[in-house]
Amino acid sequence: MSPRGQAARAVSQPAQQPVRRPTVQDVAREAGVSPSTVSRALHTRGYASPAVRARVRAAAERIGYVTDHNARNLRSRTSTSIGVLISDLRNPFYADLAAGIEEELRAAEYQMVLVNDNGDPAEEMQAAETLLAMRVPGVIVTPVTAKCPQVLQNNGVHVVCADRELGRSTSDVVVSDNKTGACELTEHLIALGHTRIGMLIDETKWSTGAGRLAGFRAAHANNDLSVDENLIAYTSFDADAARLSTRKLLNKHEVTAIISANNVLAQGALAELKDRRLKIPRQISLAAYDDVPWMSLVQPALTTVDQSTVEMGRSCARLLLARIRGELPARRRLVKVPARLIVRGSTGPVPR
Amino acid sequence: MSPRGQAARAVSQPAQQPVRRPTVQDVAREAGVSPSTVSRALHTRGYASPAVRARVRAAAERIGYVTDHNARNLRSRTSTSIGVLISDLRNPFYADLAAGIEEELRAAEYQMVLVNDNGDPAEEMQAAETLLAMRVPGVIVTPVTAKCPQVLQNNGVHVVCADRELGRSTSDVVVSDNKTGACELTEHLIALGHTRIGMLIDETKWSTGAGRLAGFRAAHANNDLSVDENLIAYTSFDADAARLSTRKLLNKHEVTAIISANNVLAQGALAELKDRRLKIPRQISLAAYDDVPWMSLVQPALTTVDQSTVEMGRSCARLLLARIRGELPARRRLVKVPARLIVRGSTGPVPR
DNA sequence: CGGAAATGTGGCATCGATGCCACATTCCAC
DNA sequence: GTGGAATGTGGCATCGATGCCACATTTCCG
Repeated sequence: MSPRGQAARAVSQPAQQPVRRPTVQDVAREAGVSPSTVSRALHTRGYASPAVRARVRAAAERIGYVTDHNARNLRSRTSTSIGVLISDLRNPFYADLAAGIEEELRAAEYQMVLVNDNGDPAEEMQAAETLLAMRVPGVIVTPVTAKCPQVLQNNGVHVVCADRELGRSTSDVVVSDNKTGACELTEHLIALGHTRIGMLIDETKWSTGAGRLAGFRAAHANNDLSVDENLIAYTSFDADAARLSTRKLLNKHEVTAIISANNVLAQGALAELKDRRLKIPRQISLAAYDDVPWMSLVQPALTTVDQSTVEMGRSCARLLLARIRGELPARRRLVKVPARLIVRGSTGPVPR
Repeated sequence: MSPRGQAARAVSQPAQQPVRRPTVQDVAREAGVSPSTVSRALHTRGYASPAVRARVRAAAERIGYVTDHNARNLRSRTSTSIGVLISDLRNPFYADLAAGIEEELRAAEYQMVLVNDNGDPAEEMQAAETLLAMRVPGVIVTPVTAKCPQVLQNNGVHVVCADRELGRSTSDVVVSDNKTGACELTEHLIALGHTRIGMLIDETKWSTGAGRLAGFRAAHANNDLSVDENLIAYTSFDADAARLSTRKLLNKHEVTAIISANNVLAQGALAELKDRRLKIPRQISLAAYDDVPWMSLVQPALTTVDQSTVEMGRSCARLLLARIRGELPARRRLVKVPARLIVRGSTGPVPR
């Protein structure tokens, strides 16, 4: 980029001072060709001799030309902005997801428009409308309601759902292999002799929670154990609620191990265990689905399932871009990102 | 938003199937007025009778009209997309910053285009160029080099620097009150009797590190202590490096307390202390600037300075929007976000 | 060496919304 | 009842890049 307007201007140009930027016209004049040729030489593929191309490039560089995406998008009915609609950037899960998406988009010269919907259906729909207005060719969303992906698709926007599926969706989706991951995690505990394992889970309507719960059950089945339904604690997506649920599991149900279905619930569970000064893992084992950094910093470090969140984000972006480029067959694609069990110090043999 | 095209379409419309969206023309026809009137009725303020306005609104709603931002931006030479340029979304500091920014922007009906530059000058410049191409009216950046804000400003884009200042910048800036915060933190340790306090710091060229170091020195001066320069460990922005620096401080310099200048360095320091099985705070105290969630989950919880990162983000956004709206006087504004000392269990009296 | 095919470039209309101005009404005061 | 100000609406050009087609030039082959 060549610096235009050498002298640094005042902080605030008097409101909307022009700062006229060069256009293709200017470049054309500078290079002695027509605007059409400039356009082709700089962007569109083909149709320009190397000599002209070089000359145009040089001219553009010289006068500091930068393409106007608005004009380009309007005329060519395309855009390189991708909408990313997530619940909460402050949760490391979503942050990692967004980071992976952004990385991949940037590499492909796309931009990420990030919107937090705070898990609220109304805000989600509002965001969808904004993205529609921006004419983005695609959106990656961790959906709150099925309506959002639906509306986007009905308006010709490609959609990839991340982390979860809602009902009978027709969009592509990238999820963690929840069932397998949760099953491995549960079997790890069973192998240590645990038979009374509490499961903290916040929702089971979304595929995410349902998958993890299914894995929990499958592990029991695989080992000829029946699941005591009382040990499945349905709680809300909130550390404090998880703490209360943990308390109940400990008081009433004599669990020897606890699994939390995500990183937020794990905080609550851990807080309760620490509060009671229970020795982990000597007196009780704790494990979590969704490895986030703090889990390896606490003492003992938590046994977790790493769902490769960043890779999941990359995967969403790759899938969406392929869809936009029309490289994919029509039928919807479901990508399962493998989950990996990481055994750390928080799980141990069942106390006798 | 009224759902257009009721039936769910196939996942992938055959490449670029039209999906023609209604335009002002369509709304105009539907409402029996002219396109100009539609435009005024829906967006521009003034000049439309309540009756017409209502009629147009209804018509737009009925046919599912959504303004095309590209066309609007092109014509009116404005945009509601704001560029946000940060180093690393996976670091909770930046994630919180971005969350605060997004929240405030969304409330003002602006969108956030988020780009990670990985702390790399080249990527930062590339991102700046992209944002220029998008014709964003403003950018919030945690700058890597001074060139980036400079180039943006020269092209008429308003800039707010977040978290740090580089050299003689002419842009608005929002920073933590580093000096005061670090001073309070240091004085807290001094009050506990510590005189050999190690300071882990990764850079001092940016205002951030310089401010924190200044606070560290000020605290000593306020208490008539001289600073042993050997206790200032200049390390790189990396947990492992911080760990090595911590090791050196412990081996060679008999520190009784360690302050780390940010959340990343704190991880390294903590790892080293745990590895040596040092009792915190009985044998050594540890404290950090920049409170992030894991710091209250570890045992003992870390004494920190909370720099209100989310609020810092909000503040950046508010400042930028005010600038864009021309509500601010010309001279550059510097906002210092107060820092708050949070005493937890990791700091205690100096061992005798 | 002529004509067809290939290649490269320019002209012009266009994407969709809006700024600006002109003009048709309505309203009021004298 | 008439002039002139308000008020509300429509017409038209325009933002900047690009798609498409026409045409000029070169290349190639029989």
